Amino acid sequence: MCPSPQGKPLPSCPIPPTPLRLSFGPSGPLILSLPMSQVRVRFAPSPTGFFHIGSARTALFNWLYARHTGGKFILRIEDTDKERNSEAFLQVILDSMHWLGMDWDEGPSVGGEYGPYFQSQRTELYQAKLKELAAKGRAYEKDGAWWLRLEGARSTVFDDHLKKEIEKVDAAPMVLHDMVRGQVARAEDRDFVLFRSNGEPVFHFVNVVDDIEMKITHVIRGEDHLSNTSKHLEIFKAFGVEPPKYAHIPLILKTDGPGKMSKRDKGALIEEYQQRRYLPAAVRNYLCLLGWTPADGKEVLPIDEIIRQFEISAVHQSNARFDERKMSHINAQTLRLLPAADFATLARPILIETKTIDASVSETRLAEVLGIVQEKVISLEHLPEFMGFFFTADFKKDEGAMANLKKKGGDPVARIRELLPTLEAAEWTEPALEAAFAAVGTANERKPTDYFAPARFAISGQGGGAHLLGVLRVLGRDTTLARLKAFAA
RNA sequence: GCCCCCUUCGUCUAGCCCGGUCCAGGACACCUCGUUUUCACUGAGGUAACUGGGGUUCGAAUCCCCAAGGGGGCGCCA
Repeated sequence: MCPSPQGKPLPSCPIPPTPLRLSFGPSGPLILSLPMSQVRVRFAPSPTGFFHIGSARTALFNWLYARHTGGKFILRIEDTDKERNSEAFLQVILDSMHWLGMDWDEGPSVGGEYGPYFQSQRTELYQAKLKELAAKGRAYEKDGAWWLRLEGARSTVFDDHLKKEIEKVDAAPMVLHDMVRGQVARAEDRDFVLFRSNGEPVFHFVNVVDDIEMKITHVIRGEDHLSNTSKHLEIFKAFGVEPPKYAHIPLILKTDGPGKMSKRDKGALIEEYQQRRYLPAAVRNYLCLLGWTPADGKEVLPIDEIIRQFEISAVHQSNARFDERKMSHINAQTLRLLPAADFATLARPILIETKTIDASVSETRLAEVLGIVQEKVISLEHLPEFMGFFFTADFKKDEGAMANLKKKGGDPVARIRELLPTLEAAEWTEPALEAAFAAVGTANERKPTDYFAPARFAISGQGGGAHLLGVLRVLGRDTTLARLKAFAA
């Protein structure tokens, strides 16, 4: 069955069925896919800048589609513009893709039977393909460059936008059956350049040639390419080759202000989230939600589940604004769902790097602290300040919290003095400590909670944090009492 | 200027294809109250949207037309 898109024309079923997966017991799974339906998608970045969040999302949708259908995900580097490319820029892309957990089946460092996967190494192919078009009369030389010859009646007109005389061609519209937009028709009206006069091929040409040569079946790319697609379809037509299926996905817009996210916008670069200790799974999860909604309506979900549910037909048609607060929320949720051992593995190096702990802190001790902290902390970035007081007496004191204490509870020092004797006599378990607070409250005709905030501030310098009784238990009797005494002194 | 795409709470969206179940549901943010205590956890509640105008229809967020707004493209950049 065709997955049914909402409110979109569906000219023909553009989505190949998911390959049949049949298990045959211990001899191993056997995947039967229909011969014609092996999906081949590609992400084709140009290493001319940084790894932009929009590029990451495009890569992700391609990757998800490949994984969902059991197809191949190909990474192809479009480095035809020598002026603007560099090794370092390429590395940024590869690193960010690895960080986000996207692996490729063919491409740099893994190879593949349709390589090389760098366009700068495929120039002979492009020359040969150009000759092919020239031989067919569909490409011609002018001003030292090679142009695609459109088919249709020609006329010379003055173009207001370009402010010059141009030759227009009355070519038939190219009709695209886009998987997310339905039928889109657009006519090219001018011949366009295939090869520059400096001998280098242009994007439109190499993109199509490589998609043909690499047997790409589906092109999933940003909507900013939608208008270019008529050029690409003209080139496919000139070669006499059936074009792949296209899916033009919506763009990611700036959080506020006009236009799409650009390299210079805050939060536009994947490496920023890496530096800020975001969980890659959370960033990836959020990116999936920009332009697509899982059928079950859940927002925080594991990648296996996203792969299972991902459908191109469910991709949105309208652009979405980037909202870091929502991503931050997903990050916090994801952090909370992490198994304790994984949380510790992530936390330890950060805590060592920030000198919150040193290497001598045992796994057991760290696990104890992290155990009460994980459910409350909202990001790994904030972890050091959140739990630093467990490992040093020289912790930072939050002045705002102190001011708030005085405003709400009166005299915090007096409260600690009232609390101290009972606490010293108490057994150091959570129920016993809770009982101690209750007893002090009753004795002084106060609510037990009047003592919580002063106690927390005295031992941590903070106004909030992990569950207080847990903090007392983990911090230990001696340290806790010493800090309370110091505070009351 | 020409061409293409889009239009539901401040934001991300569900619903739209197959009109009534929607005085439009969820999430983020915000506000209120609660909670073993400021902010970040958690619980309960709240504010908040079908861009506008015409049709079609007993009935339209849902179908049609127009307009407006937003986005993108129009390079010997990718």
